[in-house]
Amino acid sequence: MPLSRTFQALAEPNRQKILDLLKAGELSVSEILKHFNVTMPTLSHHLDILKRADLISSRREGQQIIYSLNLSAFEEITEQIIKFLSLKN
Amino acid sequence: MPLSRTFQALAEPNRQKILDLLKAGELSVSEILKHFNVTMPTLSHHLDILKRADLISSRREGQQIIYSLNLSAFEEITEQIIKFLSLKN
DNA sequence: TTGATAGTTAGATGAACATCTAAATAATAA
DNA sequence: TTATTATTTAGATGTTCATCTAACTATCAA
Repeated sequence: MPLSRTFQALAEPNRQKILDLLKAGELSVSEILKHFNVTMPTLSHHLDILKRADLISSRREGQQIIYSLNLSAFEEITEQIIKFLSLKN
Repeated sequence: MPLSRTFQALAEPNRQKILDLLKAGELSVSEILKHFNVTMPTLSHHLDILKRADLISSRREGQQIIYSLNLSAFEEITEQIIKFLSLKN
């Protein structure tokens, strides 16, 4: 997973907010949607980008799809970013 | 300085490489240019974006303009990113 | 099955972005 | 003052991106 895709995923304010929401616990799309002023397709698109960046994951539960932080990947990504930002080599 | 601007600046591979080069020490535009396959105006544009994100700074030295990492801002930004990525509140 | 609910996918549109060439600015050298 | 060198700014172009509406898919309930 290239670092640029991670940064790009993190660069959009709505997506930052999605991550913040999911830090508190998993949520369905409709539940997430309540916190935004975009249509569901737009939200779905943002979720897709976060998923492709491996930051979140999803599972179906009946009619709903539940999104949650991808915790293990999150740690790895944090490591990678810290390493990139560090001045030493 | 919004976090989104930082992430956006970091999202472009050429800009990541510029930062990596500058970690080793300050460089003029022409020196930086040697490491890339873009024209000077394009490089100038990337430098501008990094500068607006407060990641680097520049000073004139004769005919040349010397770019360097903005170390203090760099630390602050690293802090901010780590805080954003942290799960606790 | 048929209808309702929850989401995604497709296609269109305007804005932002990376890139280029050409022109402008700034500093030095002749 | 006139070239030359170093860099930025302006303007154009193709691509990526965020957003929308409309259409599709999947699950559940009647």
